[in-house]
Amino acid sequence: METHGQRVGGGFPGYNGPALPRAMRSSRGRAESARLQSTGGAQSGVFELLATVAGQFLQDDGSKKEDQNNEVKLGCHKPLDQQKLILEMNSQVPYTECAMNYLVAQEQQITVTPSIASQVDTLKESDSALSTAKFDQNLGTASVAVKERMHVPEVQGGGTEMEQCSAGKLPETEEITEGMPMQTMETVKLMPLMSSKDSHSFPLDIELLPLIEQEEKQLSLSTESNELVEGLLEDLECPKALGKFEAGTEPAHGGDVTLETGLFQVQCKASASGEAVEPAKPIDASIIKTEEKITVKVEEKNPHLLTGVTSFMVTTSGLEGGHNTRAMFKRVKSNRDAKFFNQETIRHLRSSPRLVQETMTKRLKNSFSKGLKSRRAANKVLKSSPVSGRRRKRQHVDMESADSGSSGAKAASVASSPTAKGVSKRSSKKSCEPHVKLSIKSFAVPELFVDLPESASVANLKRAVMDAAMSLLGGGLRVRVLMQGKKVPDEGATLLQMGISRTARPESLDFMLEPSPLPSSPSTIPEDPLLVLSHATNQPSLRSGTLGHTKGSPDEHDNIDTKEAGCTFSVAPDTSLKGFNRSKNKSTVTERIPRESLVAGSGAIILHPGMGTGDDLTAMALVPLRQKITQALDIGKRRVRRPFSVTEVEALVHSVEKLGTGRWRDIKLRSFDQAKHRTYVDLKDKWKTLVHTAQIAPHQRRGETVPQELLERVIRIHTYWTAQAAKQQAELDF
DNA sequence: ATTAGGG
DNA sequence: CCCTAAT
Repeated sequence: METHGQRVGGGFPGYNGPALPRAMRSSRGRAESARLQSTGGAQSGVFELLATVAGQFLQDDGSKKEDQNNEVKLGCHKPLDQQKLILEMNSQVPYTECAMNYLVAQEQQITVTPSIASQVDTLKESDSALSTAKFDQNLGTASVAVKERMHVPEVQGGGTEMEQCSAGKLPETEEITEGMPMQTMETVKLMPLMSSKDSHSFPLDIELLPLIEQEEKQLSLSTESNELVEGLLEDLECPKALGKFEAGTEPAHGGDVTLETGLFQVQCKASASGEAVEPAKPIDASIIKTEEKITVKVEEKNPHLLTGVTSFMVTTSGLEGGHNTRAMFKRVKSNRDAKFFNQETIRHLRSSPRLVQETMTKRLKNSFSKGLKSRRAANKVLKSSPVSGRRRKRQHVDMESADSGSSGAKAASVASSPTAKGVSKRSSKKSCEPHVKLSIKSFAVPELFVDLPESASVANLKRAVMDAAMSLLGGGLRVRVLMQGKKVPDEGATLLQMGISRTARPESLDFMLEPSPLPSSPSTIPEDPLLVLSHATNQPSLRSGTLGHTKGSPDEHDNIDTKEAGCTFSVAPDTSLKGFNRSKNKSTVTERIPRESLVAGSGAIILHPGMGTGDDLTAMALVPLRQKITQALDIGKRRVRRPFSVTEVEALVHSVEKLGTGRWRDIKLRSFDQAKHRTYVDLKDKWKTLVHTAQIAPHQRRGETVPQELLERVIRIHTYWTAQAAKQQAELDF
């Protein structure tokens, strides 16, 4: 392994051999790092800048590059109309990242006009290609589309420019990059770029639905009450379907509701005109006319796919002497058989319609004040119906019911943290201490702003919301606990003291996700009681959530302090928890997950999918995480797939050509230093697949087709370095 | 933290 | 892409 520096010329056409000797493991990072350093540390950011520049070239009317302090604008031009959108991003997520999604999806020309635009006009046209390349580097898959539309000459020299740039050889850009505040903002906002007089903003109901595996899930709803269905549909935001029911004078009978799931499926309805802007999906809900009993039956067409979807809002009008009550029902967990909202629940609701209504109203109002609401945010906890034995792992117990007797019995912790197993044993034996069990089906989404011209399509809107949401998530979140809609005064109070265990009604308790404060102010924020629950614990688990009921006599409620109280949060489990149980080695996961976005400091907690005892246990436990939220979010979750763009492949090929295989880390630094989502392992893997791709028949290739020319190059390079490695091996053997 | 491979 | 073993 100490063999290096051999000349590798003539390996392939036009290649003169690597300029750098194979770095020894010991010297890793020196040579290149040094070079990078020499550029004055401004290196990081070059890409961003270039992205910017690239944008300049794209701009139709490069006339508008007014500075907007700390504001990054992304303009999106569509051939036909003036579909311009400005994406103001203030998040820790590199704006390019955010922009990427948007752009990629839009598949259209992009324009990036950063605040420092005025400083960027130094690049000349000749740099356009380079810029493009850079841009691509940052935007990943967006590149292709961009490039194509731009008609920009291909990057020549196989990415040499990129390397140079990476090495900090673009003086013009260095200074500019400095101090660019692009990686630390907080809000996402979409607003019309062009002064659109006509683009009035109107309230929109936007709902973010947690999606499962990109697949399309379906829910079949049936109810005995037309009103219920009506409400359901309404809440499911299926305008068309709703209208359908409204129109009918006589009891409607049947209809379909298709819920799309995926990462986030945004469904919306313009409330201004009351007209649906998005065609409703076909509905497959049938209204079963029975008695006046309000029973909602929820069946799943694809049980195994729908484990996660769980709550609906049901409007029950006409009940209780004219009361128009709105209540939320939580779907009983099992997904096998048809679910019924037990009569008990219904009765309960009926008995306290006012309460429900009140709560709902408050929530809605609150949401509206923020400009956008997430209906699913508000949730109710229902008493778990006597579900048949087995998998009641995740039963949700109504808090009220808790004090009405059967507390101890059901006390069986629902914990699900990695170590829950061991602990559960302990707890099961003794602790009879009343536990507070909550079911958080969803969190209220922090404020998001989405403004766009009327000309924008619904797809655009969805995209925008998506971006806003993602950006927000990337910026880090923290949990806020609200009681009666108000922030809990003393976060150190115990659940008992707060009355969360008995007195409080489920609906009086709210959880909300809010943007994380600046990473710099860790201790500034008082910790939420819940956060405290599992603080000072980096050790995976043992303390988080439900565990830790070490002691405890039924009446020893005093012990329910922030430290010991076992609190389980059953978060709507994602159907596909495929990856969840994998991360046994958290450190590994951590290591491998590049900090695409740093997150706020202490206090930040996240919901962590716990590992159950192997059953359908999918509850999540609160776990402290003072590092990266993304990391947290990623735990156990597979990273989003991000296909390599041709440009990226080019860059990779070029680097491998020069450095050979086996030096992925250097390759990463060389050509993907700014692509935070590409780890050296990714590059290595990509090369592997590239080689494979190049060896199979063209018709067997999938995805974005890599130019044959490139693939041939891959083969040559691969062959070359393989031989080279063999030689070395031979030398050693000798 | 990296590298190399299998899955 | 993920997961691991071995460096």
